[in-house]
Amino acid sequence: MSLDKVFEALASGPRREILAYLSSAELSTSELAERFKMSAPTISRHLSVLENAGLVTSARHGQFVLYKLAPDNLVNTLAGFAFELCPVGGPLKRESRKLAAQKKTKTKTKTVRKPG
Amino acid sequence: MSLDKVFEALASGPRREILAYLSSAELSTSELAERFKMSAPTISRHLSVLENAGLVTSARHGQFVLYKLAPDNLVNTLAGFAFELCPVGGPLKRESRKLAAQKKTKTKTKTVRKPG
DNA sequence: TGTGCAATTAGCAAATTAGCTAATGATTGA
DNA sequence: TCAATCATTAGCTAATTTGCTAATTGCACA
Repeated sequence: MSLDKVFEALASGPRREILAYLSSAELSTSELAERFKMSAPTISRHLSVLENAGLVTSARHGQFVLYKLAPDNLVNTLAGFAFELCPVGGPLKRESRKLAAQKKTKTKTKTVRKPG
Repeated sequence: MSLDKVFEALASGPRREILAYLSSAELSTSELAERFKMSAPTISRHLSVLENAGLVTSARHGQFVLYKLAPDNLVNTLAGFAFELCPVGGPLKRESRKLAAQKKTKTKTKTVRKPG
């Protein structure tokens, strides 16, 4: 459920593709392996990364382990992240504009310059 | 602007931290390097990854290069991705429920079994 | 025009990741 | 219980990433 794990999980193309498959149906490891041209162990590893990040859940049904999307975690995490960076209403927070204004002050005596 | 580049860029903790800094002010490479305990070249590389993904933009001001967030690209990409996986109203699309129902059919003659 | 600082590029070592095959659980059904 | 099948773990190699320092490029200004 950590941001780190979620973004690490989403950084892989095959893993995002797995999520896409799981968005329309619950599937087992081997069913996913068929759809990809990858070995079952490889898929299994990807699934464990996704599960560890809280993006999918699994349930054993007899011989099979069915994986399905955990859509709430996905959406909440991404939305939370985006909101932290850009709270509604635009790119910059109020405070930031103040900071941006401050940057315009120049020092003359120091040799070290600052941008602005 | 590709999904691949965006998620690769977001996969790094330091890069997400850079985005957080840029969400409240435009900053130069060296200003960012101060805030992190990292060398300027390292920050510069992170910034180029972020810029290449379309998440930040840069503008040279004299000696300095100021970086700032490209919030639209960030939000649109994440929202688009999330929406593709979970269109409004719940985890599964209509079609998916049909598929899930289909899975319940069993074959008797084949030795290969299917989950469900 | 030459010196100094900001930024980037080049080149390197350590760590991580992604794929594979082989081996080891887990579960069903004869 | 044995054989078959699904899933996962172990162990390996190739490729990528991340940090660094050193070298190079771009600008400002004395």
